[in-house]
Amino acid sequence: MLNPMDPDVAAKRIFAAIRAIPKGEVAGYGEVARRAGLPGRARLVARLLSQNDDPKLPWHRVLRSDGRIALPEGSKGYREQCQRLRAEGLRVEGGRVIGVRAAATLDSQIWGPPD
DNA sequence: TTGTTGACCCGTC
DNA sequence: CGACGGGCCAACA
Repeated sequence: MLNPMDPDVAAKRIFAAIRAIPKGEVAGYGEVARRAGLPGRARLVARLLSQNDDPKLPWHRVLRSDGRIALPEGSKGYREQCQRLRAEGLRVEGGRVIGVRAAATLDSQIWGPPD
């Protein structure tokens, strides 16, 4: 009964989850969905971002679960995302963010990254 | 109504 | 690393 949530509410929670990502950190689409109370709805997050128009939304902190930038390499959005991430002190190499890994699983959020 | 298409994810091999 | 299959789901043709 948690899952089939009203689209508006879902969108609201997803945007809130994205806004909650601290500056200089990143999160995966699936992770954002989980934090929004919508496990398994990564694609919904992606779709909302593609439609997003809010300039205050830190959309650039949202990456794929493997730490890569989701946008097609070379696209305008791709370049802007790289730029914004670097502006926050992150290292981006080959379309991938180095040094900060997006917690892909709940385990890694609880137990921390494997040493 | 069925078929495709995405800024996706994950387990398995 | 990569490929494959399955899940997820709103929008559109």
